[in-house]
Amino acid sequence: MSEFTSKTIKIIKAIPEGRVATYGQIAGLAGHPRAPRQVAGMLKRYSEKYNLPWHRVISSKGIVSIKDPLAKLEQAERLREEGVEVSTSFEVDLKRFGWKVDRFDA
DNA sequence: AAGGTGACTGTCA
DNA sequence: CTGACAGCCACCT
Repeated sequence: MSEFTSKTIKIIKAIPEGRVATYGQIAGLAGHPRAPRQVAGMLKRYSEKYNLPWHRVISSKGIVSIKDPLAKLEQAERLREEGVEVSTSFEVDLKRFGWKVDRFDA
């Protein structure tokens, strides 16, 4: 597994409860600011294997942008359970619930 | 091994 | 505000 992959996994696991991070943000912290799509792809493939809090990752627009409608619902529900406000249109206020981190300390 | 793909993103109209 | 476009790049087939 590439360093990018392992780093990304660590970072995702480091997302605090009640907070959300964006794909681009994670990619950036992992050292590949231009690979948010890989982050997304990874969640899909490794979220279960590595027990990742995939539900805490959303798009930079602050909306849940997962393809699978069912998982989308689940994600919104999980977030609400952590205290994150998710609107009926799956919007999250990044100003308030965004994960603030300047750089990731591995 | 070569090519396709996506849970993205910033920019422009 | 919405929508279209084009980079982007690791992973899968």
